[in-house]
Amino acid sequence: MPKAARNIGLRDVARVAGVSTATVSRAMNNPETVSEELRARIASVVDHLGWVPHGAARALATRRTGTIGAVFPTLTHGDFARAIQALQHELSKSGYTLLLACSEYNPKQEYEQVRKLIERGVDAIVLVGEAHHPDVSGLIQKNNIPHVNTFVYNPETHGTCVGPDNRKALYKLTNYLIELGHRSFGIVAQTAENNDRAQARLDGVRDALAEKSIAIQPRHFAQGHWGINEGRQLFRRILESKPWPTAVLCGNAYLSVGAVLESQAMGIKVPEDMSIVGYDDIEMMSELPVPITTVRVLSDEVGRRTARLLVAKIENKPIGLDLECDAEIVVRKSSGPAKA
Amino acid sequence: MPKAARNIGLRDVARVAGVSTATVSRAMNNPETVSEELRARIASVVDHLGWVPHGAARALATRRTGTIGAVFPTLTHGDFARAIQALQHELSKSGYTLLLACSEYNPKQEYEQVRKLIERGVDAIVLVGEAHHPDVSGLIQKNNIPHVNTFVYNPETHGTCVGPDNRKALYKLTNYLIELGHRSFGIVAQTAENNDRAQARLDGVRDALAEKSIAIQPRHFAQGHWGINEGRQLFRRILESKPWPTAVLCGNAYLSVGAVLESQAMGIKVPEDMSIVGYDDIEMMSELPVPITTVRVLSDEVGRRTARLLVAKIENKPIGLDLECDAEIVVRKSSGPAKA
DNA sequence: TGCTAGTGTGTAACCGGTTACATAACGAAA
DNA sequence: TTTCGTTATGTAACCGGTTACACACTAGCA
Repeated sequence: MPKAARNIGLRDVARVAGVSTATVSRAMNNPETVSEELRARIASVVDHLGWVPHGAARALATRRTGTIGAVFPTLTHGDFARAIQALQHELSKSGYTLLLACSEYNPKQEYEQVRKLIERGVDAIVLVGEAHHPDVSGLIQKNNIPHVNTFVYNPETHGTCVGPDNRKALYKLTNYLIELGHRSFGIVAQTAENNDRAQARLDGVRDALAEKSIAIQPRHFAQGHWGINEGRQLFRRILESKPWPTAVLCGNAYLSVGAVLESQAMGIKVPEDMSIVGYDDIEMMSELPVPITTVRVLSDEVGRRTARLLVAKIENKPIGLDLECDAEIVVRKSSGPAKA
Repeated sequence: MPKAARNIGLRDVARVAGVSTATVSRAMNNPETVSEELRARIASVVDHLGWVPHGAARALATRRTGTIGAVFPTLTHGDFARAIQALQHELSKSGYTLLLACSEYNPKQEYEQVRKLIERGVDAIVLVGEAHHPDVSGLIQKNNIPHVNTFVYNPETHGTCVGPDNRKALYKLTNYLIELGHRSFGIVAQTAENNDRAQARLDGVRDALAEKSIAIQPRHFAQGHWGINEGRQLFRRILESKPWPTAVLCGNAYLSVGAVLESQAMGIKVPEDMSIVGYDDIEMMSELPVPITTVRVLSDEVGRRTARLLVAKIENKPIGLDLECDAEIVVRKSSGPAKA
């Protein structure tokens, strides 16, 4: 077997074009510093030789890889998927590529993934939420890597997070239900373990209820994973014994879809007998026979702003950007006045 | 401002441990070639200094980055998301990280993304489907990069694709409906432009129908993007004039959900008056009041096998793996005998 | 005792770009 | 004409690992 031919490199381009390697490099990265004529000559040689710059070599020399690492809990949640897609799209506009990893809602795994990403030399890191493995922040700090926590907004940590204020959103949504006359609430929640966003939403509900001195019956509080089927089961568990709550708050889009489907299966009239509301807005929610009232967060906007914030941080530019994303209540048919 | 301290590198580790750089490198990558004693000493120094190997330097020297590039049409499709998650998970077991990009169903964009990934030095590439921009295969070939086309299986290109045989799957599904007595069919399809999988599914349907000399009325064929709402509209268009088909085949999970929801809104009895079937199996389909008959492809299995195939290719190992993924018909309530 | 084979370690030349610094060329100002 | 400033280009030393090859040492054998 003949020895594999050495790949063509910048030196070959330089040789063929009859210039130095520095000039070729400059022609590629700072075209304005190279004379028109050489630039054209070099471009044609590059084209002719089909030279593709070697990323690792460039990364070694510049100490920047042009990659951004992201660790998301899951990709199968439509909102994360949309945010990642927007993030990737926006980053690629600035020449960055996304290195993606999944924590599967496991802090230990998140830590490992972050570690790996740092080894890969990412220029910045994106995480979800503010609650992480205790060593994560040390690792990021020690390596001095810009990072952003997404899907949360916390005025106290301004500049490091992009997303909605989860607590505020559910505080508003709960008050909306209170104004409709509801006094007895059920909650179908995502487990708040390792999930500060889910926790913040619960806090929002509790704060709003506490202000009116409304308490939630323990049997009206169900917590679990997420998914449509999970939503059905948790909803059913809440309705095991009467009296039923007049309004059920779901901590997640899929849970609310499950709750509504189950309510239909049980023959409950929504919203006449019971109001059901969700969080997040996936297409499903507006297409069901009973469209679901929810809090709409534009996930792609979260992704886009995250990208811009990251790029600003990497390039040390000022952040001219609102980091708190809107969380707007979208009223649909699934909510209405409390049954008299 | 003091000049930034040089990062600690392998040379520092070597100096502190009192050995050569080669020995440190070997201790990390081929522990068995280094004496027990040195190995331990080096390990403790590495730990003490908190040294993290520099990925780009290693990549430059080994000519392998340990990254795999993937270009998917979208992430918001649940099946792609699941496959990507499984792919990532499986790859990380073998020490690889996923570089992710999105083509948004645009061949030009796919080509650009592939280009970028190659610049980043990915060790292998994953694409969806076999229909790509004309320059893509040249680019991949020229750079001699292992690649896999996913979500397709084609015996003629065995070894380069992992997924279900789309044509066969819909051929089977159509025959199932024919056996139920259906002779008049409607199709709600995803546009086949730039989407060979959608095309293959259509071919499967047509082949099955042709064998029984069944023709599809042009007005019973509707094609569009995908999504629940799109499904509703396409379905409604098919039913604009009577006589209606007795069975409607949908090219995609979301389209079928839309079709079923719209049929309910229109008061059509499914499956008594009409059968509706889909493709792919997202949670929604089994949770609707009328669960939808469909073809189940285990997307995570597609992702996992893709990962194994890639690793085998990169490391030049034999492929002990079935590359054709099952596409099993899951019969649910939305399909039944044709109305007499 | 001399020779060989085998093991463990060190030396230094890579990998393929970038960029600080030196140099050359040229026009303008003195 | 000399001198200075400006701009365009070249030279070569990096970046931080890996690894071919050389070398030293030990054990085994004739």
